[in-house]
Amino acid sequence: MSSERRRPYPFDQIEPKWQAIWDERQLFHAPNPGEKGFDSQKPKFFVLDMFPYPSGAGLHVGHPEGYTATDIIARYKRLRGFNVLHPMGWDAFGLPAEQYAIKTGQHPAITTRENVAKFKDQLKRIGFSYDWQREINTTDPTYYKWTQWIFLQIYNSWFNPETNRAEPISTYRGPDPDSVRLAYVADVAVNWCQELGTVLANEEVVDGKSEVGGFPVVRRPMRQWMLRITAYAERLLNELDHLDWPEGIKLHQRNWIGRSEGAEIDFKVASSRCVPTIRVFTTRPDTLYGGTFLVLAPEHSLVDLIVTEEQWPVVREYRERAALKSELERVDLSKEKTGVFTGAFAINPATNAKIPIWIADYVLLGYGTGAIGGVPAHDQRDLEFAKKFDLPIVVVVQPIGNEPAMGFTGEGIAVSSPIINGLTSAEAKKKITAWLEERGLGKRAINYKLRDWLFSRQRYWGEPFPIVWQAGKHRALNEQQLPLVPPLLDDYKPIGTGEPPLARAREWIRYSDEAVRETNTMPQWAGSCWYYLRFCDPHNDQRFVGEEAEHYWMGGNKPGGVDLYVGGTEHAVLHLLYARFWQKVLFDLGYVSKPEPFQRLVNQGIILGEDNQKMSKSRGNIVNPDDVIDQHGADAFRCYEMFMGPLEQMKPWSTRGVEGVARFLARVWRLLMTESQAGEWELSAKIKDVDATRPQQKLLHATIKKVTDDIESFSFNTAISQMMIFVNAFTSVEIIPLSTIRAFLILLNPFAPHISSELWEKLSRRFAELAEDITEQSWPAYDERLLVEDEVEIVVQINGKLRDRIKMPMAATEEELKTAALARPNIQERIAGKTVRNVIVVPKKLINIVV
RNA sequence: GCCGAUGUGGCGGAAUGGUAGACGCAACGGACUUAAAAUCCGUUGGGCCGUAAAGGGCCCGUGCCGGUUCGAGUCCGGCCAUCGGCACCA
Repeated sequence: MSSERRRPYPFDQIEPKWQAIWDERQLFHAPNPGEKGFDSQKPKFFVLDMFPYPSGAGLHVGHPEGYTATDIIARYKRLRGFNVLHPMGWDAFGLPAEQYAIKTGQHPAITTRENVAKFKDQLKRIGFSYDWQREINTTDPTYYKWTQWIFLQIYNSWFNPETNRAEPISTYRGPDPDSVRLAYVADVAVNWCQELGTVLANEEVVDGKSEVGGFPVVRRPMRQWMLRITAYAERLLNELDHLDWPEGIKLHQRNWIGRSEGAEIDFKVASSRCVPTIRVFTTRPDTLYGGTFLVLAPEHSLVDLIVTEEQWPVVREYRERAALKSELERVDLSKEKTGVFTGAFAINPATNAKIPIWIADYVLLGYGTGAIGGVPAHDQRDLEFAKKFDLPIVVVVQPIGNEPAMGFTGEGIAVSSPIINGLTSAEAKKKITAWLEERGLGKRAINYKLRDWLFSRQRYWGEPFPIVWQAGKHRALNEQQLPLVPPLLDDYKPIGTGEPPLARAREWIRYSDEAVRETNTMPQWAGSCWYYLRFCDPHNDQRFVGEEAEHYWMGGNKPGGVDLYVGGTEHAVLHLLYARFWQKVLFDLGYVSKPEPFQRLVNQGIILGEDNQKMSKSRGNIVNPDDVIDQHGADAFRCYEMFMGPLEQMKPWSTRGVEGVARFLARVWRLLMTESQAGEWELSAKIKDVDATRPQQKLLHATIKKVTDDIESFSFNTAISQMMIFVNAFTSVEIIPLSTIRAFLILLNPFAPHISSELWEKLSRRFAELAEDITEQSWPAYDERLLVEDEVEIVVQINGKLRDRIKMPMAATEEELKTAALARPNIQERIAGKTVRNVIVVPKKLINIVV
């Protein structure tokens, strides 16, 4: 038996052939303005994939789903006469390469290089039309030089609340510029993971365990670099409105930013001279009369000053316990509320009542003012707390329905609140806030859930900070000292004390006799925050992106520069929020022309295994693209990925499904090719340079319309269906008109570029006037007039139920349709003896007789 | 708990408020073949009726219950289920 399985068409030969041709001719290279071959007459289209982390495992079938969609768009837009920027690169800093280095001592750069080569190879096999001249790698010093440079711009600026934008730090007039920089150092309670020897961002902690490895994570105060993303909260929120993103993702970002409007209210501390007031934030100032206690976060700085002598021991003990708790334990909802009394009292500014001040860990230091006014009657948490510790509960909001007022958290009517009695919650909020403002007791305030971005990592394989320390103060390197390259190490392990691995490089650290280098590195997000900009001008060594290139590729009249960005929902908040933040800083400082990076965002759904389960090694249901391509070819792989269903939807892989799509491509092949006695494929004699028949024209134009519309709306599955219908119809035809099949091949090209290129070439050998490559053609147009039918089938319904069909001329009037329908014997019979009450006529569609 | 998405044949999925199930898979039947594979042609939501045979006819059907409408998979209200995300944010 031959080990060579007979192939339905020779994809194994034509696919490598065309990939080599594309490479050689650099067909998909997009020249920049000013470069040779640049055509300024064409509009631009920037279509971007979320670039991958090149892991050792190689590509899985999920990656190429989005990549195929963007490749179809890219090829389609080129055929429609756009200058298309369609690049690919590597987000190559990251933990796996570093952990491999720790295990084997092999430098992560080597691992990275190998993995990148493997990924690139796999991508090339699928036939993507990337402009490989623009390939970038975040771990390349010529790339991260500019990541470090952007960090310096952030470090050297501050957010001016008056202008509502970032400005150079030199415009800051205050005493301590370090306190307002967009990049700053703070002692913060961080998520420390002993096992990984590093701190983690909140987003990297899942259920109190590290996202990578699942190791325990505890809170611990450490000196860290932070980026002041909170300064941009309002703009990050508002400027979402004009982006063409899925509503779900926008909502996700809005929730993450978490704007809430309310008031800050100052409570006088009774009998304390050193602490005049405690400020709390509330979204419900209208419930102030119901405030029967205050709660501070255990770490709140005023706690030390207000605790009474006799309460000190319990307070100290409670705080110690709270500090030891992991985030998981602290946030565990099922547990009961805890807290201790400080011994101190405050005065409720509305009631003038003396109310006790407690500390409890359900109040978070990082949100609002780290202190709350307890209104147990109208807040679930406060109610639990009050019940547990027997604190008074006062109802001050009356629900409008007949719900119980106790524990009612909705909006109602204010009661037992002299100043605002009888007002709705909304009115009451306004009035009480104004009342507080008049007396200097509080003011309107807005709070965000969004926290500043913890930007340092105790790792080796990341961008080193271009910062040195001298006499306890940090300062920036100057631009000429970039890139700052990390030193070679013998041992990549974290030191375990929280000191990063770079601390092992004694020589490297020593910057001068007095100054030492920062040893933290940047998180993996850093490189992906601006890579889309670098793609515009990847080889520029004077600037992170050339002005002209940035203006051209990021241009257009929308706020976002990238015309289409495709990737998974896992980046709904983090990457997409961070990139927007950097873009805005660069925009404010005048380095880029757009306030937003990505105008249109599309999320591809995940591909499940054949068993309808998430693909994973342990389930053994992973599908490797290489195997699929070996068996059925890259074109079949691409088309199947798109044929499975709507792009955004989650859907399971099916081996049978791939076979079906492969059969379709084989039918396309045999439509044009016949196999000779000798087993050679040659162009079919059925193809003739003749005019298409009327029905053939109709089908072709219907197909052009459907495929065009479906590509525009990302409905690739139905575009393929239509092409199948076309091919099915033409398989039984004796003579295939040349012009018809040419147009079809162009439609197919974005989906199945190899087979369509090959067949196009075969046609051009026979018919000399088709000398050019298929990629140089233009997208076919359709003629609406050809789609119009002369006769249509009209559905006849009685009371909305299908009862008959009649053929009628297109031009039939409503009257004619009505008469024809009522004349049908079938219909006559059914309406006999009944009164026709109404006849609804939808021209060209149906007639509904109501009896 | 809150937020979001999704529920259509044996399966993946199609359907501007107007013929539910396009296209593909699977299954079945046929052609070709010594045979198989491949290929080509046909049938295929469920139930029932009818006829010598064929064409045919009727009822039900898009998670469930209501509503709007001449007409609802599609719009509205209320449930249920599955999958994601967030989770003491005052």
